[in-house]
Amino acid sequence: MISKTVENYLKNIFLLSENNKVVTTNEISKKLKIKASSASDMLKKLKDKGLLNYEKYNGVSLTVKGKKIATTIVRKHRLWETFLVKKLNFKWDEVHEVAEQLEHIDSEKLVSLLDNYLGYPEFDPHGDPIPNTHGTFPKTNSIAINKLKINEKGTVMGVLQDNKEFLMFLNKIGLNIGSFIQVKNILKFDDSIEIKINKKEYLITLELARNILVKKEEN
Amino acid sequence: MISKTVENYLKNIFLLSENNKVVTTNEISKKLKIKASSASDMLKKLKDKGLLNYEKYNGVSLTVKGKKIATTIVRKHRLWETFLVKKLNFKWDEVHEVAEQLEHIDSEKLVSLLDNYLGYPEFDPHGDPIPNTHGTFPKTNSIAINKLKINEKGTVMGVLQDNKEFLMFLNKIGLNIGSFIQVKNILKFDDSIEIKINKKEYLITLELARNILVKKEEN
DNA sequence: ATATCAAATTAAGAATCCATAATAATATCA
DNA sequence: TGATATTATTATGGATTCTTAATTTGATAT
Repeated sequence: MISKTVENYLKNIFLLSENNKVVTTNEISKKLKIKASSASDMLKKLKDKGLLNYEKYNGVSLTVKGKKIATTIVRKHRLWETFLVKKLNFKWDEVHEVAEQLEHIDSEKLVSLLDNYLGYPEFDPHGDPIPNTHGTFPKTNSIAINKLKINEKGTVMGVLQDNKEFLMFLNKIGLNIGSFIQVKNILKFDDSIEIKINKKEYLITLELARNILVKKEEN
Repeated sequence: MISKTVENYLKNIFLLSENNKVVTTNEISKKLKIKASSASDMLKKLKDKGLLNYEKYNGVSLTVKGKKIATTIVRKHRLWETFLVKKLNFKWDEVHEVAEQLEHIDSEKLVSLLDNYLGYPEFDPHGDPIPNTHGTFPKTNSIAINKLKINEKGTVMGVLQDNKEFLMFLNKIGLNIGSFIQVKNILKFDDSIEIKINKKEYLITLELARNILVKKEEN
């Protein structure tokens, strides 16, 4: 039986490794809010279990086996978030902590009945894609706001972060899934970006922009 | 923060202490499927935390504080079982293991929204009463089958056990919530009981009978 | 009352996962 | 390139919760 702790390591390594890039011990320890030494310790064990590729000082990447487990945790997390928002009327920026717990419930039957109950959703309330039983993610053509050029427009499709502060800020400036936005300016000074939402303009940091996905308007 | 393990000790001590009777170390270790020595160890710690009354060799009972925690776990367990059966279409004898996990999810908001979503049910799919937010159980006038005299009749209101084998046996003999039963005979030889369900007669053990609740037919 | 048996407790230690502190490897930059 | 900063690793140990084995307590029956 695989522990909740191991599941969390795998899930977070998966989330940190966009484009299959190698993930460092430090990144992991920050994400999991533990010391790097603890992470180092665990990485060795996970390697021994065949869950990740790891050579000392060179960071890690998931094996097929590790990625499979990580994907099911992500799937469960996002299905539960969808349930919490769609069925129980949680707000989208309130669900993360609870889903962090629910994602570790171990029952294939539960997950598949839940998926069915929700109508096999492809995206969670944050716009993040939900992998299916086989671990396959739905296709998207979204890009992060910081990839847009000045004057380009798009529709907000999702976010890459579950962080509460982040989500509350988006709420505050009226930026939701489906919002229509336009990049008005990009400040070289600090890489921040001016965007227009509902006729109002806001300045957001690169860090924020990197975490908001839009479907670019073709024209 | 209170651990899942502690929650399980408290819940099971609560379930073992009908009529506030004292619970023994052995009973606890059997219920939790651990060695008596482990239980003994833990009981000392729970006493120190003010969760139960415990004098060596004299068994335990929950303090008010311990009972409060136990009740919220029972509440969560039964609400989740109700959800699984009513919303996700689990069978009533399939929900126990999953509910054992779900009961430890820590979020008051989740529990109260779930309760609301289910329409504030008073009984779970096994007929067990669900305590409200304040820990109060709904009133019932049910009694166990072994308390009935020969020829007395009743309607099955619930069971006192979540054990899978037990529930599957009940299913097999067609005994469900709402079934109408009559005690035909009580064998002094081994305390077993002959009951009639749907025109058929079955012999059940005292142990079984003790765990099936009926509302006695007044006549 | 004492022998005997069952129940409960204690002591020692294993597994898991975290931390602190010391050390080693790698990266950076003048 | 060599000094220094950053990042990663190892060694050691603590908390939690379990086990086994030895011991103590309590209950029962003659």
